[in-house]
Amino acid sequence: MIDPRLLQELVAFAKTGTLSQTAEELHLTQPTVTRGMQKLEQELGVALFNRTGNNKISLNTTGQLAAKEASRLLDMEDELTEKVRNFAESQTRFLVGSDAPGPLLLSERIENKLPVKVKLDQNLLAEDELLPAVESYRYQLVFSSHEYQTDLCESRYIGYEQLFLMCDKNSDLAKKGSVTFQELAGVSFLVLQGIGPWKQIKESAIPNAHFLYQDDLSSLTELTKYSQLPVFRSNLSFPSHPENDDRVPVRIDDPKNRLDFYAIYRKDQKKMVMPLLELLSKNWPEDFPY
Amino acid sequence: MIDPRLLQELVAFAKTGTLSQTAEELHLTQPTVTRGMQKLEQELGVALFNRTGNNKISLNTTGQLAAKEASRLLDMEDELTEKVRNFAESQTRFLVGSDAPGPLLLSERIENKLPVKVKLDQNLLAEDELLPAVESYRYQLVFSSHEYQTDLCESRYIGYEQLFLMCDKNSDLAKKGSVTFQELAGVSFLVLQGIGPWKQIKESAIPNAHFLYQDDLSSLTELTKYSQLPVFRSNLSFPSHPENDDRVPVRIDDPKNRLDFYAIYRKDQKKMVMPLLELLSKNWPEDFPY
DNA sequence: TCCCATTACGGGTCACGTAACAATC
DNA sequence: GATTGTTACGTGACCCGTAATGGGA
Repeated sequence: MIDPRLLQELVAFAKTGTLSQTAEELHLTQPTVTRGMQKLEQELGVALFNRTGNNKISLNTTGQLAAKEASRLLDMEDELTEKVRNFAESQTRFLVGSDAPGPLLLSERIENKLPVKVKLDQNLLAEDELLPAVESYRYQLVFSSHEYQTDLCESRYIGYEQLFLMCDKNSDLAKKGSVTFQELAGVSFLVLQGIGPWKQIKESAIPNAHFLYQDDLSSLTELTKYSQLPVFRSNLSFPSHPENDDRVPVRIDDPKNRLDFYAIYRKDQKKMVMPLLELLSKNWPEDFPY
Repeated sequence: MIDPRLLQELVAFAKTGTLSQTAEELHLTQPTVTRGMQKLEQELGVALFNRTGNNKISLNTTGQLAAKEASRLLDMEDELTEKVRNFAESQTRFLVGSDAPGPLLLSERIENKLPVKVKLDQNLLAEDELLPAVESYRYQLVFSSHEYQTDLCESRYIGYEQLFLMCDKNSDLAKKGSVTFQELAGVSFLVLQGIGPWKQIKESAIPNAHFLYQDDLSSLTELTKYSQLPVFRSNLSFPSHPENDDRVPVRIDDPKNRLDFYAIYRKDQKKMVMPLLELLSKNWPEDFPY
């Protein structure tokens, strides 16, 4: 039963290198830290410091190990409190995240059919945030373009997204009816920011393309009206009321034009998320909605 | 920064189910536990208990999660202290374990060639104790008949052990010069206890055999003198001074007659163990020392 | 002279145990 | 009446900060 404050002091010392700076960082006085480290050594029954000379101390190898382990333990403790708090909250809310906007758009459209209120976090999650976000109960569910299987979490395939283009009806593209990414080489597009993995796919698959990124949907739709540049849509992202502009949909037939999505959730929250997943599967739009 | 005592109380409550039993288990008074759990709830900002009625409380789902996580955290803390203590000790001693006696016997024979003093633990370790024993710095090195690769530890192949038999020179076995396990069906043997994986190998490979297990080496050698029963030896286990009895070695030619050994050690203690490993490799006896 | 680590000392906090209370079986 | 959980109250331990000491650059 070690007082975690002592461990904090140790970790801070490992970072700063002197007791006084440690004290300052933790808003304590030097004597407190001195006593703290003495007590820690006493409780562990082990020397952690080289007390060379008379007013200089440093960690010995045992101390370095202890500091590293202490740091891990403190992290674990933070995780514990966060987990518990998130779990308690999860009794009343249902937070959904994603690494791409598509699945969120579909969820938005069907959430009113669910008995529980879900909250969709429109801020996309990065690849490496997905698992921690779910494991810590911060999110009850995240959508990902990758599959994960861990002790705590499982993935379930929910469907795929495919792009198509909305092009001016008089453009060359419109007349083709269907294109590959290669055939789009050099073209300029209007594109939304925050499209997750699609950004990388478009940029690498279409040679020499120019992407005019727009921050929000409203400025994109605005620009769409007054420009002839083609704009991307997908089976998950098309206006519910058809736009009355002079544009026609053009298929993109390309093996790279596909993102498979998985729902990731904690196994112990499976019951909570299944209704939403089934609703998603049931309402998943087909490739090309026109 | 949660007081670990509160976590202990929570864990104990999860086990006992009542606050009073919790208090008893931890040698505290009930009011202390009551206040402790109230404080824990307050610090986490979360309800952990169903305070139904008036004198009965139980964990709610959040509390159950918290208790589980707290238990894990406390285990981690125990591990930390043990690791640090073991590590500190490992500065002065070099403890070696094994899941089979063979490598220990060889180590015994060569340990005087090492500059450092090694301590060989003759109590064999079970399969599932090996990794924890090394990861916690309790042992600096263990020998295992299985390979392991983890974040912290690595395995290094050091050699193999092979059995042969010492048989009465007038016996049928002695005349054959070489046998398979199958051919030993129904035979009775004198066998030492504490031979690790070999026990399982012998018992499953030799049909209808009878094994007369002896606890210690002295009673085995004693019995060996006065009986004609065959006894097992190996390239790692044969007397340094030849026994002057009426026995001759008999090979066992059988694919199952082989145990590969690996040395397992923490990567951060590699420097410490390498001299011993190299010495072992250099002095590893060949299959059949006669 | 400044910085660092350690020891001495006094005070305030806080967590504990005892005691008392309420409720349920 | 026995057991269980909670509240009230006083005390003592302990930990902190201030102050003082000693050794180095």
